[in-house]
Amino acid sequence: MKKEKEIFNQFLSRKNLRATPQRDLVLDVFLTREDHITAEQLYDVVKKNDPSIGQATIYRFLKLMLDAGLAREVDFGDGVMRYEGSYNHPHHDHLICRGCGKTIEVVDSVIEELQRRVAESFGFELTDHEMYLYGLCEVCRKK
Amino acid sequence: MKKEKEIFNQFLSRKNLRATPQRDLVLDVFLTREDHITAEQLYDVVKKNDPSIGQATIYRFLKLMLDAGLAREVDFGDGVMRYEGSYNHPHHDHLICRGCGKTIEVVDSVIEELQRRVAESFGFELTDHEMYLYGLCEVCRKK
DNA sequence: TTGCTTGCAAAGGATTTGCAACATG
DNA sequence: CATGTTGCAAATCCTTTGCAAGCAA
Repeated sequence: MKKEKEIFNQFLSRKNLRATPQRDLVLDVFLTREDHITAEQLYDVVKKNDPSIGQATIYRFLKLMLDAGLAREVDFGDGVMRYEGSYNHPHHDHLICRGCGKTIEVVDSVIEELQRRVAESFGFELTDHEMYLYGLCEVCRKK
Repeated sequence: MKKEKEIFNQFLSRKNLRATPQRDLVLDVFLTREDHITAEQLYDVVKKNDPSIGQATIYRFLKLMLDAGLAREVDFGDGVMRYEGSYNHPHHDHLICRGCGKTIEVVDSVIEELQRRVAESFGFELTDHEMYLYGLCEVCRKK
């Protein structure tokens, strides 16, 4: 069994929550995705396996995943929240093409260090950050 | 007259739009604010001067300001959009306290340069970016 | 059995839009 | 006067929540 499923089930029992076929199914679908996904996209895929599932179950599941530390929110500012798995998937930022929407995960340790320093220079202790780089990818630049 | 008002009026006539007392009033109020403001906050202040004004007018005004290049959107991820004047107010990022919500404008030219390089290393031409640094300010850290 | 879960539909909060009356250029 | 503009309320969009019925432990 996938490690994420173990962790999720441990999380459930630790919190006195229940393992249900719906949660199991949604988690399975969620884990097949490599990149971020919206609640609606997740719902659409899950529905193919279980047409009786409700959207609310998806939203509630995603909250649990955040709570369990197995997912992260990604906000591209288009009014829809996206979710990405965080198990074995360390922090990173996103590079997004304004032309086609393609996204690339990026990390730059120097930037991260400088962010901490900037925060400290104002007396802040940095807890986290969000950084979205928008641009035009190679393909879209030529259009 | 404030330079922003000139620019805004030029923008209106160039687009065949009309100068109205409502737009004038909302702009006046907007310009008194130094930092970012939500549509609702702007609405509340404007209402004190003209109780008959509608929320829609505020939202429509803000769109015009973006269009005119006189305002920018700031998204702290709490579900409400904020707006800040952009005339004589160059690009910057935000440092936000998770404790009290205080925000500080920051810029770091080295980070900016590295962002461009990261994008380029993936074949992207960087057009813009968003960076939000979250942390605990000096005061909140002691609580 | 107890209490968490589910699907449904209604409710929420922020923002947008249709419309008829009104004002600007 | 032709077109924009306004306030209002209704409509949207995404997400959350109340509830009665259904399950897991």
